[in-house]
Amino acid sequence: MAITNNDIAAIFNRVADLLELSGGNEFRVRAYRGAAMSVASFSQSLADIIISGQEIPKLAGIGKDLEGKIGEIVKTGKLAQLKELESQVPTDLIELTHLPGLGAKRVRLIFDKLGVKTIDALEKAARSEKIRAIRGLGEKTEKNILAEIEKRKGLQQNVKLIDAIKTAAPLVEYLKAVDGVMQVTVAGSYRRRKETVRDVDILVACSNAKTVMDVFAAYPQVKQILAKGLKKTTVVLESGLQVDVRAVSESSYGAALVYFTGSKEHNVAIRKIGVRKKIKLNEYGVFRGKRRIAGKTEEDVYATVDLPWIEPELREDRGEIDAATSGKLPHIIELDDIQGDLHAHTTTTDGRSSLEEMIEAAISRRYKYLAITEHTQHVTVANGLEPKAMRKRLAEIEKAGQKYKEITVLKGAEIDILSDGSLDLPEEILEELDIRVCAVHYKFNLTKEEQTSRILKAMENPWCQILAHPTGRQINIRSGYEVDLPAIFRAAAQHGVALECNAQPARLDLNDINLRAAKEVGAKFVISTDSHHTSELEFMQYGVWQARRGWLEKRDVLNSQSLKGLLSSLRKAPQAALSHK
DNA sequence: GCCGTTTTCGGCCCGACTGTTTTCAGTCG
Repeated sequence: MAITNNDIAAIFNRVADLLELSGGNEFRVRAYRGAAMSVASFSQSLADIIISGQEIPKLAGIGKDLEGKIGEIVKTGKLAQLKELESQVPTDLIELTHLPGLGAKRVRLIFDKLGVKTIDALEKAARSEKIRAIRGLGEKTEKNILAEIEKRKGLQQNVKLIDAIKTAAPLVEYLKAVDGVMQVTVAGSYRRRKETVRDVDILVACSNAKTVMDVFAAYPQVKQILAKGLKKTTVVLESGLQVDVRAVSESSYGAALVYFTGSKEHNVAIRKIGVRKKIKLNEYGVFRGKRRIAGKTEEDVYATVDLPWIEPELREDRGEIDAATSGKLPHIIELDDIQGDLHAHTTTTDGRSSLEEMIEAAISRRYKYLAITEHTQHVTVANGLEPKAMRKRLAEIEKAGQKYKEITVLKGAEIDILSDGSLDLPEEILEELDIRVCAVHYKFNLTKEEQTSRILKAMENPWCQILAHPTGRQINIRSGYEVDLPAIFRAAAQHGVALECNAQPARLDLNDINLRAAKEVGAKFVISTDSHHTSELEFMQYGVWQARRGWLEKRDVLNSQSLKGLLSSLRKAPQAALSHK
C-alpha cells in the first residue's frame, strides 16, 4: 500500500503532539506541524517521487532532517522516532488535548498529578473534584472540563458552507441594524469559501464595540456564551454553530479583515515577511515602530509587505504568497464566466422540476446552453431510463429545445459506469447524445485497485467525455470510494476527459486540493450543478468557489466557453460513429 | 527543526480572553 502525503502528515502531526506532551521545545513542535501542513497540501505524491528516484522538491518548512524522515516513512512505512516517543508518552493523552480548553501543558499536569489518561478517567476526576485541587487549575476549569465532555457526547461536525451561509445571513442583518455599526463582513473560512466551516467569524466596524458585544450576546438564537469581552465575543447558537464576533474601528477594518479572514497559516506567512521588513502586522494595522503605516483596506495592508491583494479563496499558504511575489497569481474563475450547465435532471428520472421549467430557469440565468442528463437504467433508485426510454426522452429534449431561441438545450445523459468499467448505454444511443457525462453510482466498496481500473477503463472508452463527481464523496456523510486519483487525473489529461467539479453543496467533488492536482497534470474541467430542481441551478456559485480554491482559471473550465468553444474542446466522439451520422 | 537583503546562531506571528493568582500562564484562532 503506497504511502500518501496525508499519511506522512499524520505521522508528523503525531510526533508534534507527543513532543508537545513530553514538554519538548515548542518551536520544534511547530516545525513538525508546519512540515505536516506543507506535505499535506503538496499536490504531487511524495512517495511516487521518491520511489521513481527523483529529488524531493524544496518544500517550505522541510529541511535536511525532515526530508530524511519523509524518505524513511516512504521506504519503511514507519518512523523510528515516533515509535520511540510512543514508548515514552502515553498516546491516549493526545485525545485529551483535543478537548477545548485543555492543551498539552494542562493534560500533562493532570496526568502527572492524577495519572489521568482517558476522557472517562478525566470525567471521574472532575466529578470527584480532584482537578480543582491541582495548583494552577481551579473550580471553573474543572466545571469547564465537565461541560466540554458533555458537549462531546452530542458532537457537532463541521457544518457545510451552505448551512453556515443560511445561519449567518439573518445574524449579519441583525448586527448591521445596531447603532454605530458601519460595516459587517463574515470573514474566516466562510469568506475563503471552504467547503465546511467549524465556526463563523464576523467582523464589525463600529464606533461602539461594547454595545455591539452586548447586542450580539442578546441575539435570540444564542444558546450559550463561551466568552465575552470588550472587543470579542464567542457564542454557540441554537443550531450548534459557533459564532465569533470581533469589533474594530473603521480605520482598522482592512487589517482586521486580513487577520480575521486567515487562514492562520497565510497570516503567519505574511507576518513573517513583515518581521523581515521590520514592520509589525496585527488586526489593528501595520506598524513601523509605533507609527501606523496602513490598516484601512486590505490592499493597503498587503502593499506594506510588497504583495498585491490576494483573493480570499487562495489564502491557505499553499503557494499563493510566492505566486503573488513573482506576479504569478492565477486569475481564478468567476461566476460570471460560466456560460452554461452540463449536468441536470428532470421529473422523468429523479428530478423535481419539469424539462421546460429547467430550461426556463437556465434562460433566466442567461445561460447559452443547458445539458439535460437523465440517469441510465442501472441507477434504478433514480428511475434510470432503459435505452428505449432514453431514446424517447432524447426526442422530447430535442423538441422542447427547439421552442427556445435564447438557449441551446443539449441532449445528454449521466451514464452509469458499471462495475466492469463498461458504460450503461448501447453505442447507438451514445451516438445520439450531444454530451456524455459518466459516473459511478454503486459498488463503492471495491478495492482501490479494482475501483481504479474500473474507472480508468471507462475513461479509455472513447465515448466518455466528462467524469462526474469523481470520488463519490458526500460531505459529512461518506468519504467516497478508494481510488488512485493521480492515475485518474493523468488519464483525464491523456484522453481529454473533462473532470467535473460537482457544485452540489454536499458533494463539491472534486475538492480544492484535487482540482489543483489535476490541473497541474494538464486536466480540463467542467463545473456542473447536478441540479434536481430549478432552484439548484444556483449551486453553480458553490462549484465556482471550490474551483477558485483549486486555483482554476477560466481557461481550465470548458463551460466558461461559448457553445461552439465547448463542443470543440470536449473530447471528440469516435470518427467511425460520426461518419455514418 | 527550520532558516537567513543585518544572521550558520539565535531567533521563531500576534493579540484576546479566561482563570488563576496578585502579575501571568495557558489556550485559542
